[in-house]
Amino acid sequence: MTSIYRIDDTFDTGLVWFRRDLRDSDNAALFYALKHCRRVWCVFVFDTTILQPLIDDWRAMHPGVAPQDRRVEFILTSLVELDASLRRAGGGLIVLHGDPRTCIPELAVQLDAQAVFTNHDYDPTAIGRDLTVRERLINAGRQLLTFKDQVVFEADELLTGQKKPFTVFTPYRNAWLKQLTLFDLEPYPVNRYIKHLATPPGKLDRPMPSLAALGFAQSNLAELDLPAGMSGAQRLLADFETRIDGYGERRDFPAAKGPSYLSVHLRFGTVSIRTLARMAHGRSLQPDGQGAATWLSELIWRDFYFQILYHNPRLAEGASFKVEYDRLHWETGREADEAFAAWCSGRTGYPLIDAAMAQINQTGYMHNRLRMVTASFLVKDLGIDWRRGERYFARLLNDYDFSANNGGWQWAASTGCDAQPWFRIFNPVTQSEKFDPQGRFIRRYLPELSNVPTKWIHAPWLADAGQLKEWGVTLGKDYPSPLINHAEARQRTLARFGK
DNA sequence: AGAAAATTCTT
DNA sequence: AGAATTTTC
Repeated sequence: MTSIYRIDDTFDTGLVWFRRDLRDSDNAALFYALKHCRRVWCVFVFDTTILQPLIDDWRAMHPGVAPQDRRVEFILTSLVELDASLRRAGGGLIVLHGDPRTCIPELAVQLDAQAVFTNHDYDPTAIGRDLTVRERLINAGRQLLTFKDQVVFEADELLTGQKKPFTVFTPYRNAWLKQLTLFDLEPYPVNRYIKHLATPPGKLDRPMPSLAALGFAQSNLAELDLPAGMSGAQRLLADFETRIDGYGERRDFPAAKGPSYLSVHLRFGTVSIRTLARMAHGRSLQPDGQGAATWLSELIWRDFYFQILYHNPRLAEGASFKVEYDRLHWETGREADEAFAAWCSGRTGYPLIDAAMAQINQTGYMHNRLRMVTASFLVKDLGIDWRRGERYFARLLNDYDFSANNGGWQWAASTGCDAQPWFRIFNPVTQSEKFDPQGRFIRRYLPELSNVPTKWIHAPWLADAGQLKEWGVTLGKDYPSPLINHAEARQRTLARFGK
């Protein structure tokens, strides 16, 4: 992943290709393009090779319903704002719909751009795509210049004393903090050369494609109070800054407003990692900086999983980090398929699990504590291959990123680096009592249980059936009976892993 | 004149 | 932080 830190050439015309960096401030590729080119154009491509599988997947699961994807809408809304902002600065965004492997080289030729500037994308399929684009640009006598932008430290920038990649988080975090300087978090001063922006030439200056033109119908994103774009990120950031001191105490309770809710913005680059890490690092050094330090650690986890994937590309092929666990026998067959379907749709009979699945299904977001609890339940209570859960989350999470999602699932499944040991199995009832003690989160997503007293809400099957009826619940009718017995499931898992 | 220290620059 | 440049003695 060679970054071009020093560009000797200057170019007449450059093209900035936006992907997961949908902002015009503190953007490495945009900065370097403006600095080294007399004239700079900007482009975003709605990638049909990404969108079509989303559409096909949706159709397979929801026959007869027009495809929806909150992320496509989030991107579209963010692009409208990016385009407007670029226009105010004398530029604008060319938006294409096609396969970037062909679109980008063609556009570079059409505009006679000598160089295309873009930021590194570490996603396994993106790496292949970028190789192809690079090759085709070179064949057309042009260059692809790529930069570090999404992370603070790239995979080859932080190694152990033995020059090996880190596989354990804590030493990685220590090395990360030791290596960090304020300069690493300085924003790229895009405005310094902003005059080099050029308005898209007439025939390319077309209106933004509609959601329908991309093949999608409106989702419920607009109802979700999830502001998109750079302004949305700033709004969430400003709000989180008032709460960050309490992050350490509040972050594990899904009913509380503890998290930043910025993950989706970090995913699409509507705010830079430097802005967030600079704030967190600065605050972590102040009195009461514990919350900020804890949140900074979460940002470091993100760098950590990016470098794990980079050094272990077989993860992209579905391999377990620890190869010995690829010999595990997961539950398969009709019963397992039904259990998986119950997990997906939140019908396991374990209220915290079902509320968490309702949250992801309804909003595309799931609280991080619950990502661990639901993953553990799928793998260690239902005995189902973690890859099925990984794929389900990939379809739904607004902030979906391969490396973090894979890292999280393998952590929960005990197959990953620095993972939960296999014999540690979350008890879904204990987790519920611990992290949703009042049952507030459960009641928010499972209104059918709203009248069940707190004492019974974590495990309603333990309550007397007559009493349950008074609270409006008949198990198996208003709310499912538990899909499995946790104690028995636990024994099966110990046997599965212990072999 | 020349080494060391201080300052600037990187984005 | 580390490199490059300027200032100091």
